[in-house]
Amino acid sequence: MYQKIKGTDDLYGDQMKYWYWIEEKARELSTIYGYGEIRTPIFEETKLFVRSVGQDTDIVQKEMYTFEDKGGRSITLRPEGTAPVVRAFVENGMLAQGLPQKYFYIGPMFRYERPQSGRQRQFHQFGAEIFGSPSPIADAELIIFADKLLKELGLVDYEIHINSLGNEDDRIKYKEAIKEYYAQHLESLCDDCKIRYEKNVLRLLDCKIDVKYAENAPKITDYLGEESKKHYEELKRLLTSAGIDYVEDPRLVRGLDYYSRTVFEVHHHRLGAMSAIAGGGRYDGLIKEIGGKEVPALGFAAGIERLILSLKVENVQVDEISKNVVYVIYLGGKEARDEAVKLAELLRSEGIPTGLELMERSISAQLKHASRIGAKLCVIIGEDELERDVVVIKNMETGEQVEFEKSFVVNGIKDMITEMQ
RNA sequence: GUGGCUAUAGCUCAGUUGGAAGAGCGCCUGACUGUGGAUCAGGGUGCCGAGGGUUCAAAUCCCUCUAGCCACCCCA
Repeated sequence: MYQKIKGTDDLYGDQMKYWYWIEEKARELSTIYGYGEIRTPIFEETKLFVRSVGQDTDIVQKEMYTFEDKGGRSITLRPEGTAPVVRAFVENGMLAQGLPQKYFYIGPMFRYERPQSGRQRQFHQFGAEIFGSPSPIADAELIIFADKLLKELGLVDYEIHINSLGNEDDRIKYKEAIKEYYAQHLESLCDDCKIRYEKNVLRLLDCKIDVKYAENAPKITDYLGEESKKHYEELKRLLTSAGIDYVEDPRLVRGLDYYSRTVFEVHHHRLGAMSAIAGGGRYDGLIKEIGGKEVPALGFAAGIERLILSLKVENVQVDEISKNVVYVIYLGGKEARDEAVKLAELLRSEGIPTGLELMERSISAQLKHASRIGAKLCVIIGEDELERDVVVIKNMETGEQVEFEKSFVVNGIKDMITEMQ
């Protein structure tokens, strides 16, 4: 028996309504906020991610799906959406279209990790990027958009964390301060933290073991230069004025290297270990890093699987996908069958989701099936009806049956559907 | 990459000290040759995750692998 690849999922049946719910809301809201869709390939040259996400990040160090193609090129299945969008922006000379530019994407991402609740090797993200604006009003609009999306989906039990990482100079000074502070505790740190001390000092801050040291550690916000500080203060003012609830989290650092100034993460309160449902920030240096002009930019991504987990844990009722509102049943000979095919087509051309019996079962079995798939109405065509030029319509909720003349069937069914809603 | 738990029917699961593969639900058929849901009767639908070992005998014990769940690292 073949098995799907570890950490991947087959999506079908009752699951799909959640995907439709999120994808439709996300597309709709993106359009309202002025984002255009962008679709990039799901794989890229490996170097793109190494360069943008950062050589020393966990994503590059251990989570990339990298392989060599037949031409000997190193290919990587995209672990995140921003780098490809930035690549497209630069490669296609999109800057020429003027600024700002806003794009959204929806699609699969890949990270080679051990699966657990809320974490898979193939997962899906909705993301949004803004190119061109250095202003905190762009940061504010982006966070407002993320919050709006979550609210539109029906979620309430989440918290928006924000922080500022300053510019590059600010971070260098801050890293020194952190290093100095942790140097005095070095011996008593956990093993992981000893590694972090050498490789990625910012990560020391969100260690779950050495929390006591992190609490008294220097705060990045005390090391921000004038410009970064003003930017951060203005962002907070804009968010407050827009009525967005947020929490300042001076220990929020994020796992990708390209962030500068604003970073944010949205956490759901009831998801278990993997509680981040969205995250993002400003990446003013990235476009230049990838070979473009110096264009400030920012963006965020939300994990669709985690949004679905959140919807379920909050018991949000999402729209059902309507299919098989009507089921066409026939019995007897060829004439009834021909009539059934014609009628099903007629109803479908009127936009009514209609199922047709394909198994040639007994009427009893057909009705049972219709009931099982949630049909609201059944059309019954037999010899009797053919002779009298009528069809029988059975209301599956009440069990009532009515007869319609053939010429009136479509309108009759439409009326009944309207009444039932 | 590390650790814990787990893998028997489509689903949820039982299966004793190693001794003839089971239940509930679902599904199919019929009672009702033209009426679903309720009831009754019948039907087991299975490579007991895969491979190897121990044994007269393995779903059961041992080893390896694969996958799932949960957690760590880290993230969506």
